[in-house]
Amino acid sequence: MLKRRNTRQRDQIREYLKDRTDHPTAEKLYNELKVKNPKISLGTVYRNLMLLADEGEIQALNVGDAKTHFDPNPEPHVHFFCRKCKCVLDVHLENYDEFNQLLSRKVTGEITRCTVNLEGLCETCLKENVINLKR
Amino acid sequence: MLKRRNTRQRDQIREYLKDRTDHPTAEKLYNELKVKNPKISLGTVYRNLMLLADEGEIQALNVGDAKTHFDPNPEPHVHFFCRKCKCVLDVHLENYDEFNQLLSRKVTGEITRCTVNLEGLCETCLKENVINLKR
DNA sequence: GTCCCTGCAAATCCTTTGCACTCCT
DNA sequence: AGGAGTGCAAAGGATTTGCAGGGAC
Repeated sequence: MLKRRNTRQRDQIREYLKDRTDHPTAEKLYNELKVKNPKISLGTVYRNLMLLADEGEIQALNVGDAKTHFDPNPEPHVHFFCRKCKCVLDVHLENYDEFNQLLSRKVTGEITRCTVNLEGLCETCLKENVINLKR
Repeated sequence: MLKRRNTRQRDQIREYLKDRTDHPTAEKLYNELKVKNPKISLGTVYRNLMLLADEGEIQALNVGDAKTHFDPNPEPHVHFFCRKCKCVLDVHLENYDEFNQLLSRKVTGEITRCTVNLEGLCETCLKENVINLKR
């Protein structure tokens, strides 16, 4: 069994991701971390984000663009991806568990994870589109 | 406006994907197509699959491995991805539309697409695991 | 004949990895 | 001291793209 150590880099990554709702990619986080710690490397950011995700402290998301996004909230919930501005939003569904159980009954096998992703235009981009149409 | 032409390659891709339930990747399809048509190129396969998906004739899936899988059935439905054997299975949920409408009410914005992915062990792999445990 | 589509190979993008060195414990 | 973790750069895998020639209409 592997014995984990605390490192400054890992703590910084935790700290920078904590309380965020913008679901940054590894690269975005890396660029931000570089400001405080110019020596930090992209490989380290990837390694730690994956490690934290594997241990269930955070979650890794595939929303539909090619990149992996990271969410400090490890609880399963729905995500919305905007086709235009590429933002990723949380959607909290009170009956998520119910839905999962409904699904489970349809599958012979073992479900470890259920991912629901919505795609479209976020409120902001939708408004902009309407404004552009009016012009 | 672009005027599409019918090509032998596009027709072969349609033909090879039709009626399949194994959700092949571009590369898998390419290897199969090469048998009949050794000159076909991977780029062409990618271009045509993406084109067919953009036009809504088929659908492109992100199931959780890094690759894009293709489904000849363009109708939205649930997919199950097996962690062990990497197979992708269809799950047909009769109340899928209901679920979608439930979700829509939670989102301010416009939903173009709703994707539900399950991940775990398929029936076959689950059985194998049990057998291995018994030994 | 036009110009969309192909084959080919190189390029690109995101992510992972090997290695020597660092620094927690 | 031991070995997990880091920085760096190179490798890797999937997908896209530029371009010259080919074929559908």
